[in-house]
Amino acid sequence: MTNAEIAAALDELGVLYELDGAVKYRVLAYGTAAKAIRESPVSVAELAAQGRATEIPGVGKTLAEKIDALLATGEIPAAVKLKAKFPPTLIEVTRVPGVGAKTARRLFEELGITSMEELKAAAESEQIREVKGLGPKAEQNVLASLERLGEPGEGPGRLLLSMVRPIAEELAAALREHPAANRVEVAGSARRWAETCKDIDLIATADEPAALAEHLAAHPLIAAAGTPGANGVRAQTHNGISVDLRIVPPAAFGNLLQHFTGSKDHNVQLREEAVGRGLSVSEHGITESESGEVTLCDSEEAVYERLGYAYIEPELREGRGELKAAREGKLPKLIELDDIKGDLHSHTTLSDGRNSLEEMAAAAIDRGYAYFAITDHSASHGFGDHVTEERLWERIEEIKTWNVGKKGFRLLAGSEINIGLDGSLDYPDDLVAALDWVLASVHTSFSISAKEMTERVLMAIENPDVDCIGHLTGRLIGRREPYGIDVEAVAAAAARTGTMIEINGNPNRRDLSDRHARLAVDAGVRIVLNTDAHGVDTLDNMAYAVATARRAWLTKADVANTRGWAAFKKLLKR
DNA sequence: GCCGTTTTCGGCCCGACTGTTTTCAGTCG
Repeated sequence: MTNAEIAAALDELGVLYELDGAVKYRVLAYGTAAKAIRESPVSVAELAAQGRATEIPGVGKTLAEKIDALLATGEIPAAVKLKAKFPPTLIEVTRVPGVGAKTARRLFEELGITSMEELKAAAESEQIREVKGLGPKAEQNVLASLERLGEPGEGPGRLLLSMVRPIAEELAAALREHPAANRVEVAGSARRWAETCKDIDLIATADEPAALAEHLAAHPLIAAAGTPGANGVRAQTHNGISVDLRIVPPAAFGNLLQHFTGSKDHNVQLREEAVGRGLSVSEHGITESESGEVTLCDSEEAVYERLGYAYIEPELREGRGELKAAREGKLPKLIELDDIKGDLHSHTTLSDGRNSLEEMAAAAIDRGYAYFAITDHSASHGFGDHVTEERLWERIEEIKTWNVGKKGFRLLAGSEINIGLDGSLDYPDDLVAALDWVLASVHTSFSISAKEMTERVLMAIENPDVDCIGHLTGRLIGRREPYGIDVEAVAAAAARTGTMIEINGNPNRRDLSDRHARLAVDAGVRIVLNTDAHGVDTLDNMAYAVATARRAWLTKADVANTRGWAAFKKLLKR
């Protein structure tokens, strides 16, 4: 059973308890535990089998027992009991925006509504207004919500960061240029370099706030906007991204930026700890509970300092232990884009890339890299763009020739070699050994069992000529789930053999994920940050690899390709 | 139902908005 399935079962049980009128903190406990399980980098089913489920934050004795029952029988007794009391279709009614569990229960008890269809019928026939506390407006809202849920596509879905960030940056730049603007920052998940974003949050101070809000509403990227005012404006881009501009007095800029950068988990933990020290934190300032004295902060640094923390980089603000580390002065010095000395995963027109070897090498030199690996796909890649043995031998010679007379930059002859179903590589050993850099990746047969996939990759890791494993879990964010693989076992073997694992910077992949990367480094694995560029235009994806590494708490030392060529070469296992 | 630099019991973030209310509950971010 996957983490997602376990999490869904606990989420469902939480809703059932809420329908049943449980105290809200109990309901909350199910939600937080489900979130932690969904985001766990290791298999919770395996953890539970070892009796270690309570190691997950938010899972105590009771929830561990329920997870055990779920894994053993496929269901949780408490959920079975409650489903006899409330029809299962009532659960989706609670997910209609604006409805919630309290309202759903009253609609069920007083009108007998058990499903979305019955909810719609009741709203249309003006029955909902008969329930005390609900009125005509509630009926309109229900119908509007149902209509929006029915629309395919866009909806409230989350968008890939690479779709959102450029738009956020362009809008922020346009606002900064306006004469009324004082300070403008992108906040929210885009600022934290999260994998996906729900919307764009912009924070500003301005001499004439209303004029700045109007400027955003009139921007060519904006399709529709609410009424611009002194507090800002809500708008939508042509491709359906919500944009929220908030304008505040300069004295509270730090409080607001901190608040709207989030994450929610980070802020909840921050405020809980503050309460313990007699302080109340909100976007409007920090209030001392006793005296009522309010501190406004014009910078985020001041917010964290007032609360007793070292400054926390946005990428770390996910509620994963950063507050404790900041209080104890144990935050890592995060890796930066400028630390990167080379890129070790790229494609050319020899396989499925868009630019030639010469063009890719020139672009790498432009970036100030000291080395750059060409790693076209291997012999069994298929799609008509595979590289035969003969062609790769020629490529090795081409690169040798290219390197003659070059100072301070080295082009590496590499390959992204397919890992076969049995863990073997699809080139003969002498050819693999002749390469400067061997990246091994899985590109076929994703649906084998986790055990088989793990053994397959472990076999490649044990190969003395494999330097690095590419995009370990094969995920495509929002499109393809990672395939089942025991990342802990892979990391242990990689650490033991000196095999590196990449963080692939393609914004669709970001694989290793931040959580897996942190797990791998804790296990002693050396990480490589790569772009997997298929053209000179995607060499910029190194920013996403670096961002993922930062979200994994990685330092310059944790990443192999922050070293110059001589030092990097010493880290190779061959 | 979870959890511990005030706690193994008694707490558990903060504020805005909405719609329905005569002071607030529910929902959301």
